Amino acid sequence: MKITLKDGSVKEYEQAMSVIDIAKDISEGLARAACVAEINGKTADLRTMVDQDASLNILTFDSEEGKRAFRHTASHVLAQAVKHLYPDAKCTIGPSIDEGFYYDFDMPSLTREDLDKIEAEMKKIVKNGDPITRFTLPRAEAIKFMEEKGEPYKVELINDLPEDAEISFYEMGDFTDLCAGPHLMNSKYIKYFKLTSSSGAYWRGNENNKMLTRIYGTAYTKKEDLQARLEYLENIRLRDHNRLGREMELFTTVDVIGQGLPLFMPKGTKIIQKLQRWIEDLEDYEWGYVRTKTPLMAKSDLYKISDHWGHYKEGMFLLGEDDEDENGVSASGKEIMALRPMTCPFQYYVYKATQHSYRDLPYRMGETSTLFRNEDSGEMHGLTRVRQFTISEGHLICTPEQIKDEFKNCVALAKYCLETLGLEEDVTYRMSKWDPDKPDKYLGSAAEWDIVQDAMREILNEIGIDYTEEAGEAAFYGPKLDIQAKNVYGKEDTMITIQLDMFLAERFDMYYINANGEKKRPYIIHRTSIGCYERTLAWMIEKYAGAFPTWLCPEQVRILPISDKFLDYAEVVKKALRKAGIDVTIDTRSEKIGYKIREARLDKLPYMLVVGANEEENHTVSARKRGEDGDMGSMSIDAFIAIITKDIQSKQLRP
RNA sequence: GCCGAAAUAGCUCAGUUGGUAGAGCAACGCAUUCGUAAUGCGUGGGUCGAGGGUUCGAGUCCCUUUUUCGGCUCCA
Repeated sequence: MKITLKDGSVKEYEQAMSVIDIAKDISEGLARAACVAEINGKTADLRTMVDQDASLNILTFDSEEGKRAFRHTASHVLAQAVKHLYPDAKCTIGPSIDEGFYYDFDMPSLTREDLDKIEAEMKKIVKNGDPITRFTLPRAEAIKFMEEKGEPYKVELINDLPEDAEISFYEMGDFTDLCAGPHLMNSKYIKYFKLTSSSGAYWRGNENNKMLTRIYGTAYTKKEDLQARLEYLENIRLRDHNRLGREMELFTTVDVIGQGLPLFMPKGTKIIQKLQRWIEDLEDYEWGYVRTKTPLMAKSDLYKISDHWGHYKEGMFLLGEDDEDENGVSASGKEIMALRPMTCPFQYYVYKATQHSYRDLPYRMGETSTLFRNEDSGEMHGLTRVRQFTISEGHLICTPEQIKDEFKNCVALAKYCLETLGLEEDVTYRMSKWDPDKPDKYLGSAAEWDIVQDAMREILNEIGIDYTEEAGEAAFYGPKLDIQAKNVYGKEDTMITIQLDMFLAERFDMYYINANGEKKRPYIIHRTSIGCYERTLAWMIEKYAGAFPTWLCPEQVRILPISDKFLDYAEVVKKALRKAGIDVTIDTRSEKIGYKIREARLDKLPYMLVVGANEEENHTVSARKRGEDGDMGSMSIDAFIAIITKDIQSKQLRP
């Protein structure tokens, strides 16, 4: 039998030799090979293979399958160690994840010291190096087997498997776990690992179930890889917007103001102001939007029409008593108000306030809109999950014929915004569909959802973007195109959303007059161009580690006088720059020039201007820009203004 | 909301078995007036997140609460 290895080399074995022995031979030879193989293009565990004529590709740990098997085995070692130290702990599930693994146990919560002890026990197990073997049992016997072992969660898992299924188990030393595999052939390869944290997690991800104890770990085949990972985790802390944004004095939070209510400090406010001015002008002058400004709150009646009252009441901040009767009147007689969680119905009434002919459509409304959402207390995070935020919100009222082009334009505008900020390379596109198993969470019928989802799919395919489809992520009134980004820790957030809505026009009785003079229902697109400013700022901080493109910097230039003697000339330079609309400051401290430059660089300023005797005499500045080799030499004030103005106007990403 | 961790000077952090609260940076003052990544000396600054309890005595132990962080769930 010939076996082709992944590196292309061919090994020959006697026909009688067992697959396990062959695999052992190969994996020992490769030293780091996982016991996962690809047979005729299909991934399989070596121990399950009987086809002696096939050509095998042994996957090394460099492959995704190999990594998964490796980390999955690490999670079994973790479970084995936990059972050694805490015999009463009940095992549940323990998959591999990106860069690591976790295992959920029904056991009391753990401290860092406990994790260290478990880690030590895992090291012992690895050193012992037990071989891992696989066996299967018929379902009924498998259940009995796990009952005898006192693992109720495993029994529950087996019960959910088909009745005729052969249930596979993996045994290593004194530990046997229900598992589909695949695994390594021996635990001895799990040399470099670290338990990173523990936390709570609901059994089967359902908040009504018991809270289990989850242990997270990371594992690598090479010591350098583990070290690199741990260093990486330490380094991204420095990019984390929640840390860097506070350090750079962009925003802060205050206990007595409350959770999810960040305060923007002057520098953060300046950045948001620049973003906002850009977006408003872009939408109005280049993309045909009209601007609205609508109330931040409304009577509950409004939300009853949109049915936010039915679908989203938990997420709203209510003003007044909330012991209202069926008329929305509280016991104290006060009318119930709510802070708005979205702008939709407000802009609909702007549309409805005048009559619209088909000639007026599409009617594109934009608003820089502050919204309030009562997120659960454990959800808040920095600037990415807050209770009050401001979004470049907008609604496009169109005829059915216009919907396709308008939707495409919305995507084009969003892409243009991302591109300008240098963020386009980091996003993924997700088509968010309804959940057909939970129709009561949504307006409309399955047939209607099929129509509108098909329409969106067609548009997306015509645009030609790569996207995934995900059920259960839609808005209650329609499907969404969500543009997703990951933060430095790999956690995903929606940055931009563009939604098709075929229900709310009906509920709000919106219409336009067609060419025959008849009233017709419009379609509505809900959309944002740059998303909410808080999240965008957070994303920019992490993307650029605080070194923003010049046009967004709250301080674009700092003038550094060589000594106090040149403060007057520094003022002259400053005035000239301010006249050109540039955000400029002077470092007036009587410090040495080296010190001032050091500080300006640490502050990640795009430009510095050193001024001393030479500059004052010749009416010049000695310019320096951010980055390696930043010395731009001496030039006239006007020459510098020309350079920075071009930088700002073209919105270039680096000075 | 749930599980866990944390909160000490403006910032980053130290503070032993409970016994008078510390460092670096920053700020301020004085001297220095300097040419491209840290000039020197000095001074001020903390109800140890808040409230309650145990104790002769609490930053330290216990309870409650607020906020922050890591997860879970949620995310129109």
